Amino acid sequence: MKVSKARAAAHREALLAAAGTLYRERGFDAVSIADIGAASGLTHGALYGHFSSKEALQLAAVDGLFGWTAEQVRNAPDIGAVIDLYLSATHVENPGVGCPLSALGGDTARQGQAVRDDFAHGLESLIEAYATLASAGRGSAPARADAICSIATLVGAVVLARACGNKVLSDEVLAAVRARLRIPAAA
Amino acid sequence: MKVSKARAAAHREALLAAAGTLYRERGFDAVSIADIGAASGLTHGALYGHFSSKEALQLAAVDGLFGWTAEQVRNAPDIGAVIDLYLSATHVENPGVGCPLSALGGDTARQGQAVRDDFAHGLESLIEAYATLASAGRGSAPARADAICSIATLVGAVVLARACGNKVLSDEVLAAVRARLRIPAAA
DNA sequence: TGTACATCAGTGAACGCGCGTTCACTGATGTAC
DNA sequence: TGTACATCAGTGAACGCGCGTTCACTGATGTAC
Repeated sequence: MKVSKARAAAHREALLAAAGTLYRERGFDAVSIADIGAASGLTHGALYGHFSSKEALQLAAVDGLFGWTAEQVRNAPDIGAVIDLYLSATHVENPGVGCPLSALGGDTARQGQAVRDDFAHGLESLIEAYATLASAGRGSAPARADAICSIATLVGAVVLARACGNKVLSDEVLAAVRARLRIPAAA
Repeated sequence: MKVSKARAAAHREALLAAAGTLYRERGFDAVSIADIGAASGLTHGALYGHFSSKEALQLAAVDGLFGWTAEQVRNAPDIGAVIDLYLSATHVENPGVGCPLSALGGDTARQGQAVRDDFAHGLESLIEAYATLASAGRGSAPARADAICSIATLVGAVVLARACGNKVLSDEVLAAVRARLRIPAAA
């Protein structure tokens, strides 16, 4: 049956949000049209009223997703808070609402150019936001290279910690990286 | 038709090798039984003579795969060679024959305990091999924590570089991490 | 060493299933009067 | 403001397809004599 325009618009947003969460939780390949519809309280058919195909929905869901992490960094009080949150158990255990770079980095390498372009734009924004926040306390020339290395370390640590079947080793990885990044100038 | 025992054993090894390469190239979900059979010069039915199910084949293919990178590190002349090879364009562009931690780290987080256990064992071996090689030149107490941070940075860098739709940014990430890791004591 | 035959690695058709997509239908919405 | 009806967001059955798995069959292998 027909629904109000406001409800229809809300359904569209719900589909995009559900897709973003399910992709981060399960990866791009393991999420079906029916899964996304069900998570939004709709049937699979409804989806084709909003998007022309599964690929179109994926592109729309991904658009901006990779830039979301940069926004979180821009709104953070200081770089230490970013590091602690990123390496927290909450983040490691809840990929669906966490950083899409670590949740979908591996999957994105196998996607088409449009998805990978969005990833690149998101990464660029994140580097800038991270460098700005990290050099807030002190003047720093190689802030960009520092930010890139720190982000690579954070993403790698979370990928390893999530993949690790051994909780002790997983926690050791997070702790070692946390100690390193919170004292950047230590020899 | 029946084939000799030697050929049958070679077929089994071919299936495992093809699975390992295809998984690293496409991820676990995007590889079918027929793909693995075809890559080994067999039909899909042949596979069930060697393995009881797709999952059994995957477990056998993964077994030891995550430990392979540690062997490569143990056989390397020095840690600089490891870093350069890991961050090379050849490695970034050929995940099928490269490090499974960066190629399958994201996918492994969504797998069962058996696959994640193998990942953890492989990571543990890699940390030990890396720490041993890295501290060869100089005596070093926090070698293990250093190794963990370096590995996380390497894995993160390759995941980001592969996902990145922008080659300039991708190369910048690799160069920044290379410069950092090759001068570990720089302030 | 040759021959006869049981073994079994591999083939390919067939199965049930879930996928992405289509479309006739439903009925609440929202507009024209 | 009330009523009549055209619109269209969402439903769910149906489709063709590729998946993992099974199994009757094939024919080279390798053993018993």
